[in-house]
Amino acid sequence: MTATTEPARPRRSDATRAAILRAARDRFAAEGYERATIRAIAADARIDPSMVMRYYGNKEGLFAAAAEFDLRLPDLTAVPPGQLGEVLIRHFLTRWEGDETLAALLRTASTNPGAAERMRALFTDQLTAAVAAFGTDPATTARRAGLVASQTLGIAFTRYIVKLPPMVAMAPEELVAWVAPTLQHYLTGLPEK
Amino acid sequence: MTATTEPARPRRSDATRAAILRAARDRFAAEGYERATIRAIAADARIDPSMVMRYYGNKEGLFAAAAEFDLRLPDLTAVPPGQLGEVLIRHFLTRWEGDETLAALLRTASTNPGAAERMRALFTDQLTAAVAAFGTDPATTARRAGLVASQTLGIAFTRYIVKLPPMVAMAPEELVAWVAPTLQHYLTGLPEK
DNA sequence: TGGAAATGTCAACGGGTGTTGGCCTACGGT
DNA sequence: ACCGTAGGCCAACACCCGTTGACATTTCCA
Repeated sequence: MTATTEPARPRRSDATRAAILRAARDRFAAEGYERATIRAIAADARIDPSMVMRYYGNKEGLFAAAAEFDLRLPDLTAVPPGQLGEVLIRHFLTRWEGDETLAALLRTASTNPGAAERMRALFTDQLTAAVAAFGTDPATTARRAGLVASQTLGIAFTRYIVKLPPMVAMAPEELVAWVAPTLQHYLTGLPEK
Repeated sequence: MTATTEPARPRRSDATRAAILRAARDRFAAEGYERATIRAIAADARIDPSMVMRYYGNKEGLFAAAAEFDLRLPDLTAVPPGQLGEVLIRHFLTRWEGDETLAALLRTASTNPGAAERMRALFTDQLTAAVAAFGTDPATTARRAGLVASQTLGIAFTRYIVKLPPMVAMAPEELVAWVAPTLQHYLTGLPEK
């Protein structure tokens, strides 16, 4: 036993672990939880399926490791209040363009209860915390965070999963221009009527 | 042969067909395409799995029949231009509260290419047509329709699939009050900058 | 009333899945 | 130089799936 928190002495199998994880993310993102088979993932990683079990226990464990995701929200208190929407949508777009983990999570959350729970936690905890940080009425923060989630996840769903042609075609900056006012409204506005 | 377009002389098996379809919609909506097994659907409908094959060919055929869905968009030209957003979001909410077909389609579109294609057609054709009907600049209609789809599908996804607590908790009218301006902006507004 | 067509049941098939345990190999500390 | 052990492969098990074809039953027209 080295220390209570291991200083990550590199194991010889770390390369294999990483290969498995990369292949798993690819497959989960492209095909969803049920269609992505352990056998296919193992083949992509050029190892035996039993290795996956050894290192990640079972398929759920593998997914849990592969779908680790952090929104990495910036500190919103440092942003001019009038630019919150723009900063947020731009952050989201750059955050998950080129990282397919979100796609994997999204695809799987549709059918897998565990992934849905994780998705809920992601947005409930991280987003709500970020929204609460710049002090609107605490009674409305949860709802504001939910609305922001609905618009951003809707964009992710239509752009990366369903691939609605106009949503795929739009340049990130155009998307920002359209969506920023929406998020701004959800964050700092009041409902109509 | 009766006529080229059959006047729907009721067959004795129509009850069975309907039972299968109802069970299929329930299962597809609750579990998605891959987890919903023909065996389980047949058990729900209290018939033999082979009946499903006889009446719908195969699993894809069954899904195609069960996921028949129409947005039933109202004629937007008859709506005061300032209330377009409100009318639209209210229509969507009432349209699919209590009809789980959309949930089935949504869950399945995440993993099944055919369902994704159907989803694309649904919003590309029907929504775009409705948006085009009241004549904004034709060059932007597709994008406007896409943005409306992103917000409405985002609401459906967070409220009915992932079940984000704040999105589930909100009353329909509160949702309308928040989202109507967003859709209004996408339909008749201009992008910032 | 006869018999063809429609409706339904039963048992099985071929294939793919997650998962397991045994065995071989090659590294690395002593 | 040795040998424990971590890393890796192979074959198999048990299960569940979609799908099929043969057979029983009911319906209904001529």
